[in-house]
Amino acid sequence: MEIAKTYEPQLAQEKWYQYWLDKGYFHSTPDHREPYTIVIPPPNVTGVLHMGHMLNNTIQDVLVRRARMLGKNACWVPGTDHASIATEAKVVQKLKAEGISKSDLTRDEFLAHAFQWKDKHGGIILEQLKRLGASCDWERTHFTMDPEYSQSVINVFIDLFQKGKIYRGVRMVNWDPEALTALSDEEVNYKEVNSKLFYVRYQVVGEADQWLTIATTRPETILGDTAICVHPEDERYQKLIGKTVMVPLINREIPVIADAYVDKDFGTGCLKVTPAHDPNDYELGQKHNLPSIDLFNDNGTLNAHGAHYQGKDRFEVRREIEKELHDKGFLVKTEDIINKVGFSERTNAVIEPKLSLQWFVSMKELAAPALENVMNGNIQFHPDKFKNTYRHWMENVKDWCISRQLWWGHRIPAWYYSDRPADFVVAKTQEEALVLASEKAGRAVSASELRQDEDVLDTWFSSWLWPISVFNGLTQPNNPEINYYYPTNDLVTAPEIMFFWVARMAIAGYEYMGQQPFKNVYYTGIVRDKLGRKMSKSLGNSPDPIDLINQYGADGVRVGILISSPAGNDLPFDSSQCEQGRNFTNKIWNAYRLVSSWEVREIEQPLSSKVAIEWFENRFAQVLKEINDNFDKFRISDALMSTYKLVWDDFCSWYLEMIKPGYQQPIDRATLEQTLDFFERILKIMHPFTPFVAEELYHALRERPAGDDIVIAQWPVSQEVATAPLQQFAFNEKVITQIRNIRKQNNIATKIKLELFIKADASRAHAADSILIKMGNLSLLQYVDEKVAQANSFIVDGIEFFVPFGEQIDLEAEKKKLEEEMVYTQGFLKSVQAKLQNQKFMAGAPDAVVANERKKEADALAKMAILEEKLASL
RNA sequence: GGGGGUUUAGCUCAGCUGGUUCAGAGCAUCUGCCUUACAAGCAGAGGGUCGGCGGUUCGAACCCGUCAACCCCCA
Repeated sequence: MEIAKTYEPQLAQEKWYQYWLDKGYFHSTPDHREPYTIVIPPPNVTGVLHMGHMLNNTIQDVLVRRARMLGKNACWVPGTDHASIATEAKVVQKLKAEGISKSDLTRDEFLAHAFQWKDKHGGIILEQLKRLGASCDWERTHFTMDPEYSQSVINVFIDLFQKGKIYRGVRMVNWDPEALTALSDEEVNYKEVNSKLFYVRYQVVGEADQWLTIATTRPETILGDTAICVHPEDERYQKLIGKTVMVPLINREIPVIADAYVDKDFGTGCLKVTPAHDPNDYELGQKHNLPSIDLFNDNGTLNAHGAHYQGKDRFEVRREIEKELHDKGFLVKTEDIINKVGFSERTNAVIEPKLSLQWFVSMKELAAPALENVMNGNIQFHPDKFKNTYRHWMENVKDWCISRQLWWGHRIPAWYYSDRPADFVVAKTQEEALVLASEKAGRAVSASELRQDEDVLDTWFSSWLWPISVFNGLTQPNNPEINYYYPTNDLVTAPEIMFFWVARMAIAGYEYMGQQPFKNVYYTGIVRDKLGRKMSKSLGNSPDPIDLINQYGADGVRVGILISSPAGNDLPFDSSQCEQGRNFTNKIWNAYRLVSSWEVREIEQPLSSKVAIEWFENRFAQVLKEINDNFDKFRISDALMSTYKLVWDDFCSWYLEMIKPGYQQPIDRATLEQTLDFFERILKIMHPFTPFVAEELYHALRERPAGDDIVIAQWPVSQEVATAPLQQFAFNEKVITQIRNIRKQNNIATKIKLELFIKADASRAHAADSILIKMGNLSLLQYVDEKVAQANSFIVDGIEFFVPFGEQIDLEAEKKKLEEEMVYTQGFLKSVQAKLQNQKFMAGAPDAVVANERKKEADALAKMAILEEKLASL
């Protein structure tokens, strides 16, 4: 049968993925084996696969597939996240395009649209993951708004509330005026922008023509000022402390206060205090008992406190108020300045610090075990440098604002029975709420009086339960699954969500399971383009992963993405890497073509094949150790590179060439069998990285009984490494390279046979010499006592080799080469002898080092003697 | 402003507790080959004052100090 010259991945991919699914190889149920669990970082339900997912999920799949082969009960739980803000924004947009405004809909109508959208677009990303080869247990697919999952979210809210860890309060929050919701601190991105610093003067009350000038980037908030603050030790303003000034334009009288918070050197050293619109000002306001005047409506326009600016947008007001301040003589000057402004991660709107009534989780105590167990190594970070960042955050953890003014999500189970903010109860159902409310109110509260909180919970308030709730560990505590699969083994995620997600899962894990949620956290880097820019939809610089798979094959893309992405390092991605990956799959494919073309005959095994087999057996054992070690240390890229070189260099370039019979010559049975066995082991090691081509060739190699599939095959067992064959081979490799070099320099074709003379005692003859004959394409290999005239020569490990090639030898070139080598060796000897003559070195260095130096000296002297002799003979 | 990190070949990175004249890999580059498994390939080669300066040491890419550049996180 004719076998295609290049590997065509698409057919194999479809065939084997479906086969694996049909056989249920990815499905896991608890049994006697050791579990190995990974929960996927759930992508947004309406998300589309991007390069970040590719990196993340390829790593997970590699880990899972290897664990499965190591005989563990591997379980990779997939699923999606409801992503409240992102999804709601998309649904709002889609409705808008259809001419429907969210405000025209009731909550239930809107949610119906949202679920429709979710059912239509949800899960696309999971289908895409299948193309990548992800070996998830699809029967366990979860969604963070599944009924049972939702139940656990609500239970946790109620539980934390009852423990006093959740409270409702007025706090300064990050307000997104576009999405009309509060955000957590982690959802705000600070960016540097070019702004203006406005110098505005306030008249001091009771003093004619006495002014005080402040500097601000936000003149529109002047209308909400309730004080001016100066540094208590600032001599310039000492006499003003305690006096009052007039707010420009609206002539409201406010006090001048003193606080060390003020930076004397920034602007004029006078700070206007607007407690309602700046977190620091808010703190100052609390400390000094200042009133706070909230100027803004929820959508960022000014309210009644904005006087004649009422109804206008904050940025419009900034422009207009600049003009008015200027016209009325309050604006002293403006300066250009670069400052940092917060933007909403979801809508990119400029965040407005805003006082509002929100729900919070009190974090300090909850965070303690999560911090401790990362620091003491119970939870390991890879790379562990991220521990520092984690510690810094956890030690300064702030309370977590968990309410969002959205509809898509888990609705807060709080029920109000009057207009007073304190008149509420927290309960699972309306019925329970009714009972509790009546109790709390001391009267019979009726159902019609009861009103559920309009807000939903922050998405992360559900994701933080992910490793527990995918096994229903909260709704059915101690069920066999949670007991078996929890704690999970490895979590693969991006460092960006260390606080959003990793830290909070750790917190929830200790709070609800009394145990860590995972043992290892592998942090991937950011996928960047060639120019170092982060890949993003808005830049349009991210290739479509499915296109890449179509072009290079899933295996090729997997290799391409892992080949240079050490943990925690950014991955500068270029599709040429996938090309390298594809070439790799093609390489092994062609190795198969070669091996499958051999005709086996009952003939004697060549000595060279025996030697080659002994070498490769040990080489394989050596590299396998290396690969296992790299995996154990989560050095995935290095594990891949070791695999790559084992396959390409050791197996294909050396081993197969060494045992390859001549053209149309048969092969002996022993060598073929051994080679098939090696091939099989090679495929197993490749399987986590390139599952499709590995399975394809595993079956092409041999007829196999049902159930003998590489996906569940046993990972090769580590064997003892004998060093002698490896050393012998390394020596031969050097000799062969030298012979090839001579061919190249003298333009001698590979097919022309050469003679090789070795100036050494014939007792040095070794079985491995057969390798030299085969790989060097020699007609003669002979040990001699005397040097050979009219020959190219070289030295390997102190032994002289001669390749006669009659008249074509270039005497001058040969002489020059020898002289250069001589100069180098002399320099080397000098440096070694300098060390040996240095008394301090002799006294201070350990014996082994000194002995090594002596050996180097002796070797150099011997080599020089040979060189001298050769030079003399020319 | 606070914290963390990085700086080694053109690119991406290794280099464990300091010890083969100042060092490795993959890719890229150059040269020669369509040698019947693979040109998506084979063979060979070139390329680095290990960010700068100073110190400790018999010996520093590795330890210490300092300067510089870049990156990330937090405020």
